[in-house]
Amino acid sequence: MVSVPARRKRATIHDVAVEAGVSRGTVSRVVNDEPYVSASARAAIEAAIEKVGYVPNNAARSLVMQRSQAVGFIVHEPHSLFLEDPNIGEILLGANTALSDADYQMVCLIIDSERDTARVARYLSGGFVDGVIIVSARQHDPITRVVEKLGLPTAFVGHPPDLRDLPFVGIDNRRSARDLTERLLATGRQRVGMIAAALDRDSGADRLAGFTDALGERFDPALVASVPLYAYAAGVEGMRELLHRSPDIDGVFAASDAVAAGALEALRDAGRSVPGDVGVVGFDDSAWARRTQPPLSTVHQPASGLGAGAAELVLQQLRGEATPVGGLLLHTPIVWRASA
Amino acid sequence: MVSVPARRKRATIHDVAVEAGVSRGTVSRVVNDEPYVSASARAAIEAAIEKVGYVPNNAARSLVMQRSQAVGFIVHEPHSLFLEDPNIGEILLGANTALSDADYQMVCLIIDSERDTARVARYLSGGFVDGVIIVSARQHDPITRVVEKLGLPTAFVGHPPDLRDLPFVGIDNRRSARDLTERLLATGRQRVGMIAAALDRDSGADRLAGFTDALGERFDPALVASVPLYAYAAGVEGMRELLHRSPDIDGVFAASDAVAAGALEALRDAGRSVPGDVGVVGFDDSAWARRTQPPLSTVHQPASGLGAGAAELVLQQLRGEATPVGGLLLHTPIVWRASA
DNA sequence: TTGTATGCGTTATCAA
DNA sequence: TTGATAACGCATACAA
Repeated sequence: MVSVPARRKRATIHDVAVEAGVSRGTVSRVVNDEPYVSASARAAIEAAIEKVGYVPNNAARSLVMQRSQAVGFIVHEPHSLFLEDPNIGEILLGANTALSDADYQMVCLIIDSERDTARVARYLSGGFVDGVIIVSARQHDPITRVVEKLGLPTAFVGHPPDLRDLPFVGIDNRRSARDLTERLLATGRQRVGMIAAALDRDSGADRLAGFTDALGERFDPALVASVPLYAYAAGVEGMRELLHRSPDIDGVFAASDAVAAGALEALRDAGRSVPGDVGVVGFDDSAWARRTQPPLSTVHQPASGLGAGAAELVLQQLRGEATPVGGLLLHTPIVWRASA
Repeated sequence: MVSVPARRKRATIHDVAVEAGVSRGTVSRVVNDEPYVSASARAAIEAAIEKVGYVPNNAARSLVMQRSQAVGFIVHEPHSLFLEDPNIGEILLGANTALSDADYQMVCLIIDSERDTARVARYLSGGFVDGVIIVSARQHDPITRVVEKLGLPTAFVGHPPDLRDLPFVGIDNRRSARDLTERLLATGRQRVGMIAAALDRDSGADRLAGFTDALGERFDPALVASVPLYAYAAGVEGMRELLHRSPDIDGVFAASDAVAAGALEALRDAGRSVPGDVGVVGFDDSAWARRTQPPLSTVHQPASGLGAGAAELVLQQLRGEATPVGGLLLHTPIVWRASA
């Protein structure tokens, strides 16, 4: 038993016009809620629209209007993002809400291969979107180059590493890390280390810089373990290494909550109590932070604010307004819980 | 210091044609890799394309071709999905890979409000996509009705509750739940309960049905706690209730891994050991399953296979092939770990 | 092998 | 208030 889908051909403005006995122009005015159309004409046209089942053709509309009323949201490295980054969902939702309020359709495009890169580049170039939001851009990114050459209104979430003068919204990782570390030091810890992660990324490097800022003279490179990813497993490993190198460690700044959760496991395995023997702090205030035992002290990422801010930056350009060069830095409050 | 983006107007085929000294038709042939174009003309045109910076206009192309080479991926209830459902990311990636291989652009659309619903419906109606994948459809969903009326090639991930004869790909929740429960019973547990979740959804109701199937005569309604969501916090609460009602409980089927993780916490708080005092099993084989202590016995969801399967169903229709009525049920192996 | 002409479904500019 | 008519940028059948 099989079924072949019925693809009836779609009614056009022309069909509505003949059905209602008016011209195409008048139908168009009704469809777009424009003034200067008589009540009788409007009624007839609305009935005709209903009768023939007319729905406007966006392709035709955007061809003549030269805009699509859509904004792209590009997600790179989906593996690490979707499966690790606890914030991507909220960033998406924040951006969607802001765009939706301005009556723009957000279309999310995933780049997961070379082929995707090329296809998405074509998609963006082809006029299917009026602007674009890019998360986690990499250096020398082809997509970044495309939107730049096209002059497409763009906003980045996080610094685009090689393009400082494009609009972006982010947080001050360095400053946040410094403040958090200082807070940890203020609890009286003597040997404070860090599990640094993703040092090839801006955020990772900045968090380490903030940590060293806070420690100043007391900074000891032996107390820094570096792991490749913001991941739970990486946190386990990093903490083990730290414990091995400096058994007297009594404080740890983990580069993310996921990393901190892993560190907690390693500490538990090693028989250390938290926060008794060791104080632990994370970063992100993601779902992890409230689920660990004890819950994590951390710094809050305004994830949905990042999405909304990026959307706003794009909308500004779409409205033809000037946008501040450089970036928008959002506030990141410290959330102090029981892990330190 | 502000910057106003430079929006240079885009070159068209016409511009390329005059630059290369040929006709528009020939340029079009080159752009689309068609035969019957001389090497000299091709060379001149390619040079001209480069020089004027031509990129094809998708809106115009899809207007004349009557297709966009794009497939929509609709995400409903993003709050519970993105923030709770550990599978959505993999489903997305699986679908994207399959569509990408067929040279289709996947565009992911989020529905987070009434307004979104209307806008997405317009977007789909307007010819911006040739087909659509829908996850977690709800009863009497406006979007479902729209694609149905449009005759747009569609596939659902999970049953569309009220439309059994539309193509979908899913898993057999009932059978999987039954098999898992039987496996749990086989370990010798005497008082086996369930934390049922999301009973208003197909998956939730089916998992409960499978549980009762397995218990048969031994089913005791007092051993079933119902919670609204597939969430960690719900698991904590559900387990507490179960312990309160039946302190002699020695086995629990939690409706999802997140729920099971919550249950584990409640059991720990109550001083019960797992799997010593109580055997616990989950559902999904999500990231939770490997992170809990002890790791969860559970049933594996072929998440990326679900996405790929749905994409394939849409592609079949796009190719004009007949599609099997009803659904595609994927295999769900049991993964036995240490929690039971 | 190449050029020309027509149409895809809209919006927008005029006259009427 | 309405109706013609010209774009919008491209693909394509047909003519050359």
